[in-house]
Amino acid sequence: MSANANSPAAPSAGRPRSEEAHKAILDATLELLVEVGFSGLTVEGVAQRAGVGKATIYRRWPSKLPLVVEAFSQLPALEEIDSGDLVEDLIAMLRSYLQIVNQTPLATVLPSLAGERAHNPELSKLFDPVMKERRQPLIRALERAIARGELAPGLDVDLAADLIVGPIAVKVMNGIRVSPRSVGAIVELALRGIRGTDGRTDGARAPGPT
Amino acid sequence: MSANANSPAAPSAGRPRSEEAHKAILDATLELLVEVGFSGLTVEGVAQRAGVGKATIYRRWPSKLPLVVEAFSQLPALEEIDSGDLVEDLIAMLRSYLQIVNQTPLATVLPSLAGERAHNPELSKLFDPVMKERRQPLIRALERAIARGELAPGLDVDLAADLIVGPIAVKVMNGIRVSPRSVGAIVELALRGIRGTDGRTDGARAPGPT
Amino acid sequence: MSANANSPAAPSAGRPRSEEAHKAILDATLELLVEVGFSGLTVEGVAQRAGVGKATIYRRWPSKLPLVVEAFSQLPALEEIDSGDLVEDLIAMLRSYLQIVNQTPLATVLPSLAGERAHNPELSKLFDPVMKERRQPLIRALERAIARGELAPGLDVDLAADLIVGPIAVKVMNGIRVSPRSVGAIVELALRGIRGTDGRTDGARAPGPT
Amino acid sequence: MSANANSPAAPSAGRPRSEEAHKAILDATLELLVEVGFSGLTVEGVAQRAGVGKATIYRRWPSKLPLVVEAFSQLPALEEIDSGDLVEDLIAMLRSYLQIVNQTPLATVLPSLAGERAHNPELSKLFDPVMKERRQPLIRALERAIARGELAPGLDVDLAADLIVGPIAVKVMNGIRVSPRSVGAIVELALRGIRGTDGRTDGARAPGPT
DNA sequence: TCGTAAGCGAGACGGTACGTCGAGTCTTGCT
DNA sequence: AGCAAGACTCGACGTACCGTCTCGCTTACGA
Repeated sequence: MSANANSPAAPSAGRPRSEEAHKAILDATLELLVEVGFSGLTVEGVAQRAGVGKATIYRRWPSKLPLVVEAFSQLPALEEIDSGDLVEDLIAMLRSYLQIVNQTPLATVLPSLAGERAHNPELSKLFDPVMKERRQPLIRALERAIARGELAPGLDVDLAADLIVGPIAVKVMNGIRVSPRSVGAIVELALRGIRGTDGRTDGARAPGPT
Repeated sequence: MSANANSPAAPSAGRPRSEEAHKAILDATLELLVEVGFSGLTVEGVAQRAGVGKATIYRRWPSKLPLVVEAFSQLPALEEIDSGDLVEDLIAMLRSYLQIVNQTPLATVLPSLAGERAHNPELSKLFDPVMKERRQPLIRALERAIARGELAPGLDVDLAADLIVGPIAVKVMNGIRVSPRSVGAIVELALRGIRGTDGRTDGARAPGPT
Repeated sequence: MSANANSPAAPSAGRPRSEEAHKAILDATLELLVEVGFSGLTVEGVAQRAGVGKATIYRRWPSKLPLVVEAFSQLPALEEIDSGDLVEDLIAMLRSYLQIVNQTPLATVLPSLAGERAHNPELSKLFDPVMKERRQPLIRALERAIARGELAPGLDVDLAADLIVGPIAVKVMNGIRVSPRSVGAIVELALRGIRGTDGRTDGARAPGPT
Repeated sequence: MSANANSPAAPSAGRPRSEEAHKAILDATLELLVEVGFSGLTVEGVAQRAGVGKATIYRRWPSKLPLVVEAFSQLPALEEIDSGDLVEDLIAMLRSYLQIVNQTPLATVLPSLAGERAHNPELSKLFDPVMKERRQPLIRALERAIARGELAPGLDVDLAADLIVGPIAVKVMNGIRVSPRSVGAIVELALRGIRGTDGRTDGARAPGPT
């Protein structure tokens, strides 16, 4: 087939799928996630709220999980910020992110999906890339810092990201509201650990593999 | 005193509840959590597996959530270890804990329950104390270190605990298996952040509380 | 065995069964039959109403059917009346009986039990003798009339009884209230049929048996 | 008129209800009535036998009673017979009817429904018209006889019908098989009562209303 | 007089059916 | 074709009773 991947363009017969319906469904999904939570969410409810037939939903998503994943992936992620200074970047990114977390179903949906992952390989396949993508701004900020010499070249950026994000994630998961103002202390602590002693980057002794 | 404060309750009429059934239910619940996950768990399935009537379950737990919480809280938590050295304590505790995590439904159940918390205040009431209790060994290890002078007296132990546990939790939630051998690096990094700049215990310059 | 079949009297050890409980159970059964009907009657409900444990009921009756049969058989039946005149006997008996029917759950219970009979041989064994006994006053009144020469000697009394009782039974079953005043007409018609053509007792031309 | 009065209703959106399922449900209901009786009949069993979901049953009938009524009302009733002679009509009708009674769950179901009537007004509303309709052939035969002069014009046809049907009904209810050959005697007796003395129609002195 | 066997109210036990709800599929007529 | 609507089969929900089984107790008999 000559068809380009970007424009499958299936000129297709019949009536084209309604973009309107698509959006209405995703919106309704997010609304309901906020209102009734993940386990209380029903496809029937989504269809009703979106003013759409159930079949229209199943035509697009094979089950409610991918639907929720797609709705979820519409939520704002970490905002890419590049001020030239790592600490500033991190603090700004996490502050704006926390505001989002505190206002959207993110904190609710994420653990549910994570819990489902283990027993649902298909979900895992959809969900993992989304999660990976979401932390990229953080990863890139760390990589810029390495490039600038602020951090040691051999640094395990993934571990570093976890060290920064971990405390916040744990608190959020446990239902402890995290004030945006407290990110300063967290970032400071995490960076101190990452940087190694007294600010000298000491990649050689950086933590080993996963 | 003839009436003991601990069991003032009615010695109660009627047949007493069966301890045997109670245990069978919790065991079946854990087994099924491993096999089908939280959302795939049905009360009907638990009853069948436990060889018990559904009513016997509902007589004890109002819904599947508190049931899962109780089953969950039976899982081993952090083992209390006191070697006299903080690093050794932490590494030993986390290593043994990770082995448990990798062998039980812990990693599956926890996020599901956490996700439900937000929309279910009753669950929250049951679940939060359980979670709090579970990290106590970690908290106590930190407090012992403070008492020994290994850590600064003004340290925010909760934040410190999150810094240690966070990276592991994040990885587990994302389905990344964490090898027990990698805890050394994590603890090292976290402690470096907690201790202050150069590994010297220097509470005076330790970060302030949240 | 010396033991008499009628009073095996099991001298019995242990506490004797409570007559009080027995009566309370039967009373509660009748009350509930009136209130919720046969199919709505539950043993649990009877136990509660009677202030009795379920086991106390099952110790006496193997299931709710025999219980209902016994409660039912406590209801007043046809009153034995012997005025010396057949018509008078029948009218008086049926009138008093209809008053009972209109005031007790008889009209409700009887069809339910009858319906159960077909698929429940045990019930049948208990119920049939009760039903047979209940029509005896009617049968005896007819037999007295034969003895007096009022009716033909060869008369099929069972059929005759059905002819008299039938119309009333059918109306009651269909929920049509039968006024005691209308029994005169029914008896008159039935007897006219039974007696033969012209009201003269003429057994010779009476219809043969089934 | 474009909109027919009989089906003015919405041609309705959505998938229409399946006639196939409807029939399968009614058939299964009758089968099970024969096998396990009315009180042994469960909606679950009907659904299974009919190869249908329970919801499909509850979508059509609010409970098992109306379902049974509808199934019941499908059973053959009295066959309309008009030979020009009352006795012949009655005998033929009752004979054919008895054959049906002896071969279908009629004798079982009817008393159960009748017993339920008293405590269930909704059932009563459904059931009474059905019962009324079922005796119409008998009523009409009597009315034809009146028109022909065979019976007195003032005759209470309802009472007459009860007089004919009553004895049979009572026997059937009591589990006594009624042979089709015995209807001759019953009809003869009943008619003799109805006709009044020696065959002369004597409407003037016919029994009064209920 | 005292033990012991049975009865007692209470209520938990393993089950089965209830009537409801949602999942995911299928079938209408309309666009 | 896609669409909204809504019926379809299936299976879990949480409840109510079934008939059985402990409990701790009361009651009356017979040793």
